[in-house]
Amino acid sequence: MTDRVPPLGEIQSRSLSEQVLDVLRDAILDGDFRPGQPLVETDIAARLGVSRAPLREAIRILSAEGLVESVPYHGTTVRALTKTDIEELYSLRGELEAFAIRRVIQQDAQQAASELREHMNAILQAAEAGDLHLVNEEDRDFHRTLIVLSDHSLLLSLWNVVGARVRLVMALLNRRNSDLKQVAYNHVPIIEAIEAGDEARAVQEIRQHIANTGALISEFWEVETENKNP
Amino acid sequence: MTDRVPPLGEIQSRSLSEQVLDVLRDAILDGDFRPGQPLVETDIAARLGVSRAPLREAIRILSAEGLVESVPYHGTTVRALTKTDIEELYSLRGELEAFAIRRVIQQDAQQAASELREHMNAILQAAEAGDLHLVNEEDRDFHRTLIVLSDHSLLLSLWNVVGARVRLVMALLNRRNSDLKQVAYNHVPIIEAIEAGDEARAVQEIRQHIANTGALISEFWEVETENKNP
DNA sequence: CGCCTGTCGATTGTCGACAATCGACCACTG
DNA sequence: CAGTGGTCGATTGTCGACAATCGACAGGCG
Repeated sequence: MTDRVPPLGEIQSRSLSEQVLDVLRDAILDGDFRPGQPLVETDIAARLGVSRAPLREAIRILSAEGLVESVPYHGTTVRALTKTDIEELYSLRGELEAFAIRRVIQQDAQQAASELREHMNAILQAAEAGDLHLVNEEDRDFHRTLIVLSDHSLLLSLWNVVGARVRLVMALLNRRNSDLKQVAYNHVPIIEAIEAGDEARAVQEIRQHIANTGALISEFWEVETENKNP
Repeated sequence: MTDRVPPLGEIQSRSLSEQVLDVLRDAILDGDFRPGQPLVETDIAARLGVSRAPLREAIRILSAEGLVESVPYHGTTVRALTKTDIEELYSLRGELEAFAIRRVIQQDAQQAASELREHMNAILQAAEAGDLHLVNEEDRDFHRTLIVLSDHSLLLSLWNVVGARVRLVMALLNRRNSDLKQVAYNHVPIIEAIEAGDEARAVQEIRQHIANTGALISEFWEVETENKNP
């Protein structure tokens, strides 16, 4: 979005650790590892064709992000989310996004609204194509954009943790039976409130939106986890 | 506080990485490393008497916590906080604590109030002894207790990041010229609002409290950093 | 038969050595 | 003298091997 100086294709000077980190995180967030499943270092390192050193560093970061849990000398497992975790996740998410939306309105509400509207259209487009995976991705983009627009780097870094966990939830739970287009339309009141510069209403709308989503997921969570953890 | 089963002195079964992590974090948070100062792995590993492997893992975690910044092949430095960082830190902190206080009131306001009052007395006691360092520590304890009482594990884990950064600020800035006892008394309205079960007032008080602290620190920040980064 | 104890295999934790990368410095060239 | 190219030292990144620790299982003792 902002103009950057070097238009040259960036070369990958990233360390192996970082590449491993991204691969591992995506694997977890795409559900390639089931919750509770142990991550055996030797095994994964061999499969990735790297040594255990960069792998371990990646695991430490994932642990700090809360995606996996490590017990000394006992191993690392993918974090299994309980219903309480879901409730905590969405309650806190509501607070963070409400905070973000207040800042957004106090700064440049009009431009933010138009940018968010673009993202909403992207969700709608994905919904019309019936692409559930893409809908989820664009949905994440919408909310992440809201955070970015709030221009608060610390908030953004916390969001990276919260957002990753949201994505983990989504990976484990396909909202198969919901009307995809409705997912897109649900964002409209939020955008309108921002456009109107109505802080109170925007906060209320986003809180409502997050609470609804959380309640919906929380409802399905038990039956889902029951089926998978017998 | 809660009764634990094994009264036997716990043996340190913690891995070297974790010990190194704690030592390093304390060193940074106590100001033993100045902001911007490079952390040379070979040097620190030698000084701690450990290999670079556990040290690097510790550094990765500190990096994820935002206390240090790592650039591939170029090194790790202690994060230097700008005035913007301070403002972001305290604005977000206000949100998190406001969220916590609402939950606390909705749960067991009376017990929370009494527990917080104990912490306030601890601050007061430290203030009367003129122990600035202890005042800071007890102050941290007060706010951390508020978070813990909110019974929200995700919030607590985010707080560990935010709280660490607050501590980092405190380490770099001695509030020498402030009335220590006043620091303690500033917490009284918060406790009273909790005791009264008045959610709105409690939220307002905590927001005020954090905003005041943030403004005070933000004010001093420029002159402090000017003196130290010529 | 029940419980304690010692051993075993698997996995993680740690180490020292080697390779890759970067910035600084300096000689060289036009 | 400005700019370029190469070399060097320092630091980080990665690797393979070894040590420490844990849970499970089997054997002995009451």
